[in-house]
Amino acid sequence: MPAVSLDQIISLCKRRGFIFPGSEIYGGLQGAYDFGPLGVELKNNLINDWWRSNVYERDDMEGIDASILMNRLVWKYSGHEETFNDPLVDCRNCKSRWRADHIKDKCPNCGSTDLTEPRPFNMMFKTQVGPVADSGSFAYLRPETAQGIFANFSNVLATTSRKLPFGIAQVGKAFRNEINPRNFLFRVREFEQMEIEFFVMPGSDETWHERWLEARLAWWESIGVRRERISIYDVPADELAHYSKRTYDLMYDYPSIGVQEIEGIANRTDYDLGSHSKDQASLGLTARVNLNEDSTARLTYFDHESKRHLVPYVIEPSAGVGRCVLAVLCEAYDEEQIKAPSAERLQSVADALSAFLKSAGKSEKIRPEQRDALIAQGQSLADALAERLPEVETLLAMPGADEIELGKKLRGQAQPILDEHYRTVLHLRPRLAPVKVAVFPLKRNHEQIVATAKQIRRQLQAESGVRTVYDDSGAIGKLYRRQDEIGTPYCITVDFDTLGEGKAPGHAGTVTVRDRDTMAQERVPIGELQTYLREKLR
RNA sequence: GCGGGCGUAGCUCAGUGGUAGAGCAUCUGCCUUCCAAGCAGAUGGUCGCGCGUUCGAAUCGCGUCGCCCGCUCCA
Repeated sequence: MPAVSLDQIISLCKRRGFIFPGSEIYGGLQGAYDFGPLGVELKNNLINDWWRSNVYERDDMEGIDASILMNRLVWKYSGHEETFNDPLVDCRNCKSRWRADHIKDKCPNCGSTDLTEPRPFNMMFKTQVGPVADSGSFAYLRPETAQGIFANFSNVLATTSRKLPFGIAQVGKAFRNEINPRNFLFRVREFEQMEIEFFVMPGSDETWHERWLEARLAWWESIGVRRERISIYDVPADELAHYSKRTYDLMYDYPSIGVQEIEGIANRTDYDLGSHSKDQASLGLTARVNLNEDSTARLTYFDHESKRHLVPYVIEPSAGVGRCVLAVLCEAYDEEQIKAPSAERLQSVADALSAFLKSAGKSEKIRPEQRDALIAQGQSLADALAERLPEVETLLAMPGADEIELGKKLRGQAQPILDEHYRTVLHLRPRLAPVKVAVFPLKRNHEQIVATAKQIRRQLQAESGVRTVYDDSGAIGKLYRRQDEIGTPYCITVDFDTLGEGKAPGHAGTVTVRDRDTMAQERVPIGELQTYLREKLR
């Protein structure tokens, strides 16, 4: 059973060290999250995969890493100073808040004209540069990494002798002062972008836009995000960003929060390179740019065929790393039944469930439509509790469910049975898994078994470079499940047979390798482990 | 930002004015143990934070921070 609520993912992330709320010891900071020991591995693996697939496996791409702080004029001419700046007004009567440019003198909600003066709200974070804090000494934290690429267009062109079409890729942090960060990694104030600016001949932009759409869809599929969970949103003209002629948003169907953007693929035309150029009138620009009196450069490309300088068009595939991590986790998440719970124990959950539903039916704290949805869901669950036990959590995650006091009791009844009869497993692609291999001793107080297991672990990590961990803090079944939960593809167990002390003398010098997805085991000679795993982990 | 709900041990929760609890997890021993429940012991919380009411506050009031839901906002 795949993830049905974001809470399941959030809980796993916190519990196992993928992602923590930022600054938690001081009560947290809204819209900031920290990646833990496993999270950083997963995130780095994703970024590396993106880089490999977009930079190394193509012939038309270079990479850069630009600074986060840039001259303020970058943001003046990119249009962000103007467009990332929304004047807001509050209605004193009904307490609603609106964008001043979206309403006329009257609150659309209650019709009141008792509005506050418009107050500017800038999405860009400001910081002071240098020791003197006067009005001219500030810079913005970049709201997108893209401008670092545009600003370096001529540098890259001059140092690499690239011909159109070619692209520049970059991964880095960006910052937006979101009014209301929400939904875990989905909307945060500090995030990482994986961006490509792909420069093409004007006129070929539409073809390249389509090609990139296909290329990006293929990448998402290659990291385990099923095609049928992604939809393409052709952004209507009135919703386009100020720099875009056309944009395809790739939308992923997240649990709890529904269909949301995971990547934007925009046709930015000649807007950015043109905006940052001097002598704009002579460049034959098609985009409407602001007059630039500060730039010292023409960001143009000399086309040898037509013998003229031109401003390339730009296709920009831009994905958020956090949203990507989240989507990959949601896709990989699974709860599987290992063995059937006894009728007696199921009955205790069934009783708690029916008490919960009775209480929900009488509750006046929740809205009728929420109550009806809860009861409908609960009843269908009650009819097939044996097969659908994990959905108790789903039920309790529904809007309004936490208003019902008996919910905690229901969870308390279901939890121990779930722990024992189900496993949580992340079916991550092996190359994305934070840990590739775990090594266990079958018995943790047998000196020789422990020593052999530790030796195997050391050797594998040192010689093959794959992330390998050792664990002996529990019975073997518990160790397997612990690794399942973080998506470790292979577990190696050293047992008595390995030492030649078991019932199968022929197995001396071999260990069992257990597959995460099938739970099947295979005996492999210790000396062949490295080759065996290299093959499997590819 | 508004409205509603929530915040007690790493996790799930009990505790409604009188000395902070349980189960699981973790750690240390013991056990020939391949798919989470063996045995014994131990660690761990100024009850989100602050102020107030009270002889006394996890419990009551106010404020604040964070999270969740719905609006709003936002790519």
